[in-house]
Formats: sequence, structure tokens, C-alpha cells
Amino acid sequence: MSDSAHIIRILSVDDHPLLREGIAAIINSQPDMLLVAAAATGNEAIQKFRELQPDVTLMDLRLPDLSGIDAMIAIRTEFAEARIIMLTTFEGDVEVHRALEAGARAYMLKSMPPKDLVEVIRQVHAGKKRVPPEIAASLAEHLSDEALTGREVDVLRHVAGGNRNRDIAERLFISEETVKVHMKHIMEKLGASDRTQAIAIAVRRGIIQL
Amino acid sequence: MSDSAHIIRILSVDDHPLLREGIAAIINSQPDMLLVAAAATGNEAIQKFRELQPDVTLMDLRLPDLSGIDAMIAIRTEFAEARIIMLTTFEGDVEVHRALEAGARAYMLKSMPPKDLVEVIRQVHAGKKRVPPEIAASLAEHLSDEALTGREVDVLRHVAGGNRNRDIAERLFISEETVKVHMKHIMEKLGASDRTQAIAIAVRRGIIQL
DNA sequence: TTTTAAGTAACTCTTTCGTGGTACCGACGA
DNA sequence: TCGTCGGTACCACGAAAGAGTTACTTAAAA
Repeated sequence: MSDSAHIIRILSVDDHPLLREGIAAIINSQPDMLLVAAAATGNEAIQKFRELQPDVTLMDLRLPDLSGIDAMIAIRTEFAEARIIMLTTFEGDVEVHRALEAGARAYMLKSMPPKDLVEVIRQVHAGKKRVPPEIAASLAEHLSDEALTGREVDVLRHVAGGNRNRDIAERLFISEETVKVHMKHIMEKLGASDRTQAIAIAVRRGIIQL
Repeated sequence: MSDSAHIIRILSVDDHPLLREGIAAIINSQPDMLLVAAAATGNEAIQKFRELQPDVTLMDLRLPDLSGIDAMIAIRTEFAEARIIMLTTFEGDVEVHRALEAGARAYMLKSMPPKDLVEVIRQVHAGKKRVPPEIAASLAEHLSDEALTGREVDVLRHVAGGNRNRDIAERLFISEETVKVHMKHIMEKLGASDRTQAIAIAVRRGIIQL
């Protein structure tokens, strides 16, 4: 309430200059907002945040150096009260989950209309959290799912590379039988009928990238 | 040459409002360019082109109704001399190939710096074609590759869905042996050692989406 | 300390996949 | 008219994958 008369100071982090321009145009058209800086990399974002300590930060997920989530974590260990909005094309429920768990105040899509963006900025600045319904839905869909273990993801990555169980076993220094056990668990957790579908599902959900 | 003194009239087609804003800001900062309209869908693009007949069109690949390539084809059947730049995040060499074959004058990435964008717009307006080196490279890599046939892509999609050969056969009303023959050809053409790798490669190259 | 989760391993058995070869047919172009 | 290409089909064989079961170890959690 006392803030409502103040200008919201915003930091924008995205490696796409075109999109940064768009965000800048939207924000600067709002009388109660000011874009204080823009960063193109995670490290630049951390540094700019330290300098300026903006009220709200818009953070892209994919950055050239570190991931947006890692950059957010770095910022939030220094400034626990930092209010960060993840702004990205949808990457699957796993990324969303990680981002929110790591303290993101909102997770918005780059495809949304500008008026939604400014609205969310105001809400986050006011201390609220916000996740759009379509993202919340995909998040809810997998709430009860067991997450893959690190080893399972390792195996899955090798599977996506077209390796046979025997080859995966060699590379991970385990037996082929163990690989099979991992594959069984992976397919159970993902609800896949075979390794091929497991890849498809894992990619859709953002568990692995191709 | 006679055009060089004139203003370049531009149509921007993209369903992301944020990006449209960015493009608008860039273009309108150029004294020799004018953004005459923006469209968010393929059909809107076709209609706006008819009305305004811009000198250069910036076209996104993914649109809500038809694909950017289909929209371009529709425009170019009416206006064969239309100068269209595909502006997109990289989707794999297959899409690039299709776009250029269908008459795109340039294929640019949304991640590029604004100065490249305006430079390409000027070059395309001057009648030149332009494809950035990284895209040209991935295009060249698969120049000698045989393209998958329509039926092969059908089969591949079903494979990505986790279907067994027998199930695919039933759904496509062919025998399991025929499915195997298609799979053989698919793996040969893609250079994959098994169906799982075939999916991974096909997704990377933009042949199928997950 | 007891329990649980993750990772490892072995064995059997069935199903599916991938490879080889051969062959027919319709459409399209030279 | 003669190839070529795309799509279809069958057969046989060996190589993988997947299902089911049991079991040991380590590390973390209760």
C-alpha cells in the first residue's frame, strides 16, 4: 500500500535483444514502472542485481552461461527477499517445479499479452505469487509422480543418444542388468510403454533435452 | 536503386506480442523503415498483405492457425514477388529447407542482434537473399540426405507415441512387415542405429514434434 | 537402531526389433 | 514403353528389450 505510490524498479534478464526491446517498450509505457537495467547473461544479471537491487526481476530460463534458475538461486542467497518472475517459453513441468521450489514468485509465458505481464509485475511487487492456469494445470498433472533419480536421468540421456543397454552399461561402469532395472523404473515413473516413448515423454516434460 | 530513397514498408507476423513490440521498436527507430502493420495469425497476415502489399514481410514459423510457411505460400501465389523473411527460433534444418524452397528470401533467428535484423531487411528489400552461417551450416550438413517420405513420417510419429510395430500396422492398416520396412528406411536415412535414436534425430532436425 | 531409498547384480523367459532377401503394383516421368 | 520410386507384403534368423523375481550394499532418515 505504501508502495503503490512508488515506481516499481525492474531488471530484465534475457539473451534475446528483440524480446528485451519488447519488454522495455511495455514497461516504459507504464507510469508506475521503470526498467532500471537489462542483462543478457546470468552473471550479468547477478551483478546488475547487486548494483541496483530492483523491486522485480524478469528472468529468462535459458541464458548463455548459467540457467535462469541458477542465476535466481545465486541472487536469492544474497538477497532472500528478491522478487523474481521466470519469463520463458514453456519448458515442461519439471522446470516450472524447480523454479517455483527455488523461490520464483511467478512463472509466465513469453507468449502472453503485455497487459498480463504488467499485471503480474504489480502483483509480484505487492508480494503475491502468480502462475497462469495452463502451467498450473500441467504442474498439477504430475504432482503425485515420483521424480526420476539422478542415475535414472543418466541412463535416460544415454538411451536418447541411441545406445543399447549393453553400451550404456559399459559407459556407466555397471552391468547390463542394472541398466535394465533402471529402464524399468524409468518407464514405470513416466508411464511409458517402451524406451522410445520414455524419451518422448521426458523431452516433453523437460526432464532431458535432445 | 530507385528504391533506396524510399521508405521500406514492413509487415510483421508473430503471435508473441512481446516480440512484436520489440520488432516494432527496432524498425521504427530506423529512418528508412516503417512498420505498416502487424499480424498475429497466418490468415491475418494474408489479409494484411493484400491490403497493404508491404515491401518486406517478417514471418514467424509457428502461428496459431496455419504455419508461417503455409501463410508464405498463400501470399506468394497471389504476389509472386513478395519478399518474405522467416524470423524464428531455430527449428531444425528441415523447416529451413522447406521455407527457402517455398520462396523465403531469408531465414533469421529471433536471437540475433537488432542491427542484423535491420541489415537483413535492407538486403532483402534490395533483392538479395540471406541465411546466417550457423543455419547454412546445418543446412549443408544434410544436403545430400534423402528426405523421409510422407508414409515414413507417419510411421515415425507413431513410434514416438510409444507404439509397437504391430500396433502401428493396425492403425495404418498395413502389415507389421511393411512397418519394419519403413523403419529400416527411416533409420538408414537418418543415420540412426535404432528407433530410439531415430526419434531423437528426427526431433532435433524438426522432422517431427513431440 | 531400524527402516527406507537408491543403486547394484544375476537369472529366466517372452516379446519385439532389426536385418537379410525377394517380390508385386501403381504412378509418374523420360 | 521402360525405369524409378513409394508403398505394400512375406519369410527367416539373430539380437535386443522388457517382464518377473530375488538379493546384496550403502547412505540417509526416522
